[in-house]
Amino acid sequence: MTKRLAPATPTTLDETDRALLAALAADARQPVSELARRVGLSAPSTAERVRRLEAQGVIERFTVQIDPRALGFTLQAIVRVKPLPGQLHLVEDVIRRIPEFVECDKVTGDDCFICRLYLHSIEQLDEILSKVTERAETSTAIVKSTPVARRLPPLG
Amino acid sequence: MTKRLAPATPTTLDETDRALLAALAADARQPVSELARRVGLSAPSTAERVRRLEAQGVIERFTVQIDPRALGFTLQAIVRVKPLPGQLHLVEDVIRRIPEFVECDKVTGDDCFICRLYLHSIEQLDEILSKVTERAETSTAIVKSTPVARRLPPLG
DNA sequence: GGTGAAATTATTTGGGT
DNA sequence: ACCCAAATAATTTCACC
Repeated sequence: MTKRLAPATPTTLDETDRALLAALAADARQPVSELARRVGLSAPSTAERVRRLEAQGVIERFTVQIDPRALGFTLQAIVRVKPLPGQLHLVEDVIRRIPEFVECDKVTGDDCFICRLYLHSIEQLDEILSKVTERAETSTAIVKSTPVARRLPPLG
Repeated sequence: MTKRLAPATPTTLDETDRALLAALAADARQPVSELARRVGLSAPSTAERVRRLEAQGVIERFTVQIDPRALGFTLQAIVRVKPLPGQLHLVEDVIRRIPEFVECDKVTGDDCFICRLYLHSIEQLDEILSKVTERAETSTAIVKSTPVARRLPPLG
């Protein structure tokens, strides 16, 4: 069941919208009154902007960022996956079904998929990859640090 | 006023906490009363749990997920970066300073960094990478689709 | 887009299981 | 640790300008 229903409307965002998005990205729970103060509008106008951004699909959802370590995931790996001939769709399905793959992109080039894997321990790596290696060649890199954690792109 | 001081306390999360996190990840704006109903607790207890999860650093922050296409980023690339001898720290700084790099991990193996790049157009690729290629070899893959968009790992 | 009152919602408190 | 219920306080929503 894939979501992504809003077709990413080609919208024109003004400076106020961008300021709103930046403020919400930093703290999505701040009161509308404070958001309003930050962007220099009244609270109702601000609330309506936020609703519009949601309806347009600019804001995909309100969510929480969770520390994976708190869930016991002490390791992360980036895995490049190159399916064997004829195994492309199957490999994609396998990856989708393994919840420890928290992210996967299909890309151009020799490696078909680039995925992010959360692990409780290094032993789990083989355990999980074994479900993939029957159908693909993999190349794994262990994350040592994260110089840039998921951040907003420039809004300007 | 920055927050994010909690060092990812090694905490024990019970089933209720996990259910809360899942519900909040899906919709961080639902009223405490509804959260409470979902996890089978009273509203005050639920509110306190959420506060505790925040204080512990399990919840890093409340945020919004923004559709990059709405910001005009119609293209994504995964870039592997292998700094030239002696350029490692400088390359890391350069990447950090280019806001279109929305994510970057330092990993084991031949390629030192694996990064995600948001682009307005394919022309922007060279424009941005030129700031890196003076100091590193790069290998770029364009994202064609995203079989798994950022999701929660298993909470069990 | 602004204003101000009504309706929801969250928070706090006290007492109890 | 949690529940309940009530009081307080805050926020969002809904008229209308």
